[in-house]
Amino acid sequence: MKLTSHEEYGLRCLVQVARRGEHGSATIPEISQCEGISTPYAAKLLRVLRRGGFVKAARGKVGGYTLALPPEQILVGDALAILGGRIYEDGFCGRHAGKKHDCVHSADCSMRSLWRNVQDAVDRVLGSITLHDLLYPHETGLAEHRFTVLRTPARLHTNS
Amino acid sequence: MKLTSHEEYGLRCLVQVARRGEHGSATIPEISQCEGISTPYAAKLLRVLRRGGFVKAARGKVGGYTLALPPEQILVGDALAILGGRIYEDGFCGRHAGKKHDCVHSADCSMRSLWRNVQDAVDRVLGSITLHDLLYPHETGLAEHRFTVLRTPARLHTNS
DNA sequence: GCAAATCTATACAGTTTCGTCAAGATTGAT
DNA sequence: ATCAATCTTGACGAAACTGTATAGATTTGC
Repeated sequence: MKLTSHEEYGLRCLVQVARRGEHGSATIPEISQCEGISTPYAAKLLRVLRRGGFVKAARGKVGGYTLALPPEQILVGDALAILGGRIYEDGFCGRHAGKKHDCVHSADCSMRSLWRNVQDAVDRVLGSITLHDLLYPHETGLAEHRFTVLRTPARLHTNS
Repeated sequence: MKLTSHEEYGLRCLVQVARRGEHGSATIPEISQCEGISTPYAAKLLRVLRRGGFVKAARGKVGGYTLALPPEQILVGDALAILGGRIYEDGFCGRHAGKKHDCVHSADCSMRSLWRNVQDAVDRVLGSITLHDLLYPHETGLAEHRFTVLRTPARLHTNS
């Protein structure tokens, strides 16, 4: 279970837009230079973020990218889902049935429960962190010990 | 953030060894047929599990695979780490520095805190589930709502 | 209108992962 | 000894992912 490059660098590009675009807009050359990646690569990642509704683009001589929402309203988990997908999502079982038509464990699948619980744990973390938290980790406590106490979710996935 | 095929099918093979090898040993043809994957693929995954110390192999006419430990002593998280790596591990920052020699965020990196917190959340789930839990989900509560209450960890990673 | 700066889009090669193949090594039964 | 069943290993092609290249479209300012 590793992070994809899209997730890591895509999120970094989003942070750069938030930082550098606070009073204006951030351009692809600026962002790519700040993160040490090529301009076409930054452009590709920003396109994904734009189509996901996280940034807005302006063309032309004074163009660039700005956030589509205030950083407090952008959940890191939402951006990551666009950039790299989710661990457990609809159709999961159909993609792991081997060569058989139906998943071998379909009737009573402990795997499914496992992955859903993992996904829930990740969601509890990533669903509580906003882009603002990444920008100002010391104010929000991200750098210290934010997740020592997790709220009890209303309902956890079961096997049904 | 998706599961790799090694993680999904590798863990399934481990479950098959536990199930079918309870009173004897499980062979590659048996395992591959049960999971609907090819025998060479099952063999490759079982090799990874063997080198990770989770199963033992016996050659010869009555050979096959058995668990190297009782299922209660095999943590699902340990097997998955061998099969597919971890989200956050040593050297993480060096692999995401773009073209620059040092990571741009090295001094005070909110990304690092983020990924470590995600990894911790996953570890709390996967570090509390054993192979026995996957085999008997109803006895152990995996199928219902095992993770509604998470213990508070002794210490969470900080940025230092 | 024109040029410069910007974003947009598709196509391309390099690398990694996925899954298979084929040949070899070991063991037990006859 | 021989055979059959088993695991072991390295190599291989196909698919997906990474990152780049190239050409095009849009806007601003002169």
